[in-house]
Amino acid sequence: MSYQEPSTGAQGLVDGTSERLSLGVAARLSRYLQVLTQARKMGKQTISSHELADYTHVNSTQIRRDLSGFGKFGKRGVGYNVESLHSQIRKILHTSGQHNIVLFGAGHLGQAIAGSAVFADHGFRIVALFDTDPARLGTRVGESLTVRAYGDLETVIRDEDVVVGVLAVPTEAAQSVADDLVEAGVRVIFNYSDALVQVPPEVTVHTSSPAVDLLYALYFYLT
Amino acid sequence: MSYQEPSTGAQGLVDGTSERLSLGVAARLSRYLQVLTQARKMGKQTISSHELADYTHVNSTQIRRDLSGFGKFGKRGVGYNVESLHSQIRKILHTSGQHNIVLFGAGHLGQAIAGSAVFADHGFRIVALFDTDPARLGTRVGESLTVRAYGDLETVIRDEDVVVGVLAVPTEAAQSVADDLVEAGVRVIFNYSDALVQVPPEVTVHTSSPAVDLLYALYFYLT
DNA sequence: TAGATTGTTAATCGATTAACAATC
DNA sequence: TAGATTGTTAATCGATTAACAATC
Repeated sequence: MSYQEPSTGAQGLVDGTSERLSLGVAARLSRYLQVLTQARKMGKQTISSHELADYTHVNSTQIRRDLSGFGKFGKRGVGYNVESLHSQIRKILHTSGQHNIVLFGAGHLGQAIAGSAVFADHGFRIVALFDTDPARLGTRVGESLTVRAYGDLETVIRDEDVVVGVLAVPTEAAQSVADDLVEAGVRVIFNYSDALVQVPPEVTVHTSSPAVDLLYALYFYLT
Repeated sequence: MSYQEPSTGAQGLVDGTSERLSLGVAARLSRYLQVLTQARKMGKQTISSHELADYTHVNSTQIRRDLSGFGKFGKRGVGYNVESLHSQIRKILHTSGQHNIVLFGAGHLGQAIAGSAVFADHGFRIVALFDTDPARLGTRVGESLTVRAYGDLETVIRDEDVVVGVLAVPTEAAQSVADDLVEAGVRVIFNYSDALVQVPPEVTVHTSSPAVDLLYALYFYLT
């Protein structure tokens, strides 16, 4: 695979900065990382490519191949050290740092997200939670969040250097919140509603569709 | 994305009906379907492969190629009819019918799921919502659900012909609920917790990892 | 018509797998 | 040592893409 090699062609500007990962590799590394994060919490010391394969549904040879492209992280006959593989992958994905995100919607979904460790586990810090419902303003949610007024949006995004906005709002509200986020300078939007959100080309929208995954899983059960 | 087929044993007979889709095709069709479902709700009549590409992040040529494998659904110069493409894909995915699912956990996440249209949109009917907390028993959730006692589990699964169990429980509880589901005969588990759930080979677990998707999206933003 | 968009081909790229030496 | 598991190669299969003719 080409991403393993330092580029041999004429353009090769391999000046210390690594090349961009292919989409598939980046996606798979993210999934390995998720498993490693949990394994670490469970106090697991080492993990084999076969165990990783069981949890991620990625072929074990593929996993070893992906990892060996970046170094010799494993120990033959033993497996990979959970702790060190975890930090290696974080380095590869450039996500060793903290990233600030803002969350919209303090309903059930918003509160579930705010209370979850998933984002924190991966270096995302929720710096603010917004809601348009005045009745919810000032309400305490999760460990350290208080519902804020929508009007503070631009200030928070600028002051806290926010790059990601998470939408946990009703479908009807998603587009308008997205517009405001784009306006305020956010470049990645994570959409938990099922709205089809439209944004300018420089902005990325990820729509999380649990039912789609389920549909897909079910196809293989039904056939 | 990349996903290993559950082991199928001796089944693979292509008995004149359609062949099994490849993993990639099934995954992509599911995503087209999600967009079409929304487009239909918005009253859109036709949709082009480029519009589908914008929303799904799948290459437009790929989309046309995927679809043309099953028939000539589009009209040159116009695009695809939303309504008819929607029903074609449902047919291809064998998900035109209704499927019964059970939901575990009546906390914020469980209530968010119960109140969402995502599952209903794709033909999944939540037939029961369980929780171990006695204080929540009998509580009304969403339109038509009442929190039931964990003890009713086996009866419900047998009587309602449930094939999918959805876990919206705390991480610590996930494995034990999964064990009970497997015991009761469920073959597809959808895990919203971040636990690493272990199941026998004939059972499929899908772990939904929003933060993983985000990590992945962010990689392309940061590089 | 003119512009748009599908359907399809051919070339390229990435994923998967078997196999196995190295080595813990 | 014996068993396990990584790292790696090579071959194959399937997915992806650019390009463009067909045609609405």
